[in-house]
Amino acid sequence: MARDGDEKSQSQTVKAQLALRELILEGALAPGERIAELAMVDRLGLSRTPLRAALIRLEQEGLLEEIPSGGYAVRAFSEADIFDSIEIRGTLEGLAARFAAERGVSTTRLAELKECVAALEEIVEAPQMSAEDFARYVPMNERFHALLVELADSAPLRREIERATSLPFASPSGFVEAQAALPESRRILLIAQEHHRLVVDAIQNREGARAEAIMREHARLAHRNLQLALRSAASAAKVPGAALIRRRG
Amino acid sequence: MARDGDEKSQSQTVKAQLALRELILEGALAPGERIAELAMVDRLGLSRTPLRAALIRLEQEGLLEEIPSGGYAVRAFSEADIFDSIEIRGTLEGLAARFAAERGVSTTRLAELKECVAALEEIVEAPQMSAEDFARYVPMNERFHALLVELADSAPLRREIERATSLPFASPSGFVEAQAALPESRRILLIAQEHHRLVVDAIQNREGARAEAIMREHARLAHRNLQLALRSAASAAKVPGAALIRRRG
DNA sequence: GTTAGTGAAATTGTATACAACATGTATTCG
DNA sequence: CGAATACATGTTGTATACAATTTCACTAAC
Repeated sequence: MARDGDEKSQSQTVKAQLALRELILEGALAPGERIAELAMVDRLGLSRTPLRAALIRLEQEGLLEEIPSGGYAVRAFSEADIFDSIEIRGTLEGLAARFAAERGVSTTRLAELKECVAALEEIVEAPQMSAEDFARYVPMNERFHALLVELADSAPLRREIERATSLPFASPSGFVEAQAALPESRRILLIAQEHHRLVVDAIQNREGARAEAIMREHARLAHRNLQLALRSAASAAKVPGAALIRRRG
Repeated sequence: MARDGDEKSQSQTVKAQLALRELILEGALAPGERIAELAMVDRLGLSRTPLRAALIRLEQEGLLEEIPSGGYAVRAFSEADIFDSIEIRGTLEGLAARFAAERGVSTTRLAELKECVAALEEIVEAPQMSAEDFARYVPMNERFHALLVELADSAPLRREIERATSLPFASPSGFVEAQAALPESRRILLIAQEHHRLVVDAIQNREGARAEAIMREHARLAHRNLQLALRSAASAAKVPGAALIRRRG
């Protein structure tokens, strides 16, 4: 997902991890079902050792669960799980915004964030957003969130947020794709952009509590998207990892 | 740490993980230095495969870092890292308390929590606390925090908090041992106990914001303990994982 | 004296063989 | 006909062998 670059010459373990994650998110593996190592080895064309390393990492990441009798299975997520994961992300991003505001940020890094907001503004202000506009929006939105985490200047917090956003539907852009299919999409994006602007303002003015509250509310837009997307089969299909969501859990 | 039980007949991987963690926390391995697998294999009496599985898990846990050229090294933590880790824990426990308050808890589970608070009260109200009192306090305090997380009734949040508290100095009882050596210890414990009582009250009255604020402030007691403990060599030695802390980072 | 280069040793990444365990099926006994 | 047991099969956990890479020391040249 958007993390390419070194396409070749990476270790077998990383290859296995990326390939497995993709298989899981696209729903090629049924939740709850054991992942047979030998079958997967044949499928991915590597040996058991790097595959097992990938399984361990994906379990820690939260995508897999250990089977008591041994081995791993794809984890299933209830709507409540996803709701809470979004709330956790918002809470941690709120903490990052508060840290940035309270501790102060250099003008150069704040300028970077402002540039990012300006770029988002330029995309969002179009009266009608095309599919390409959304394609430009997603990476820029991710950049905004990544910059915010950098501004907090906290290695432990960066780690936690990385982990919390590794679940695709908990990530800042998790529902943007699905959102594009919704009639409310434009309105939601405009509100999100307002949040982007306000949190920069709050950080600049060193208003920690305000910055925190804004980022929390910002994440809650994803709650709304979650509900809207899951109630329409067409947009639910566009949610990455939709196959892992079990209704009524 | 406090998680014994199946002493024998556990898998080699778990054995390796526990043994390695202990070695790291007691400072037997210098931070930044590569952990040679073959040497460790000899030391622990198992083969490389389960050892490597343990290394991967401990890296995900945050105790180790990957060396770019391969292998793992013990991670070093600055005082700022620990401060932030405590703040993260407080933020997540605050979220748990808010969830519990907002969503409501069954009277039986609330009663459990109240029992726990009563047991802590009984320990703390002694005019002079002995070493045995501290020994009774620590597990009961951990039980309080564990119950609180259960009351939130959120698997994702439980996972995040488990992870955030896996670093020993970020855990709720991380500094209690060191605290015992401090003259301020009793006063701090009384304040902590006030927090315990208040958060139960807030949860019972479904005051989410209040419950959250109290748990945040509760964790900040650890900030004070951190500063006090690190400034006195005697108590710093009692902080688990003290060897991983690098002054001036 | 310092630096670049070369070689050997050590170390990790990967593959595979083996053993222990779990699982599922077929058969036999009640 | 049903249930329990034994056996065969498949799967994971572990050990180890091998290959590729890194690291370190030693030497030589500037």
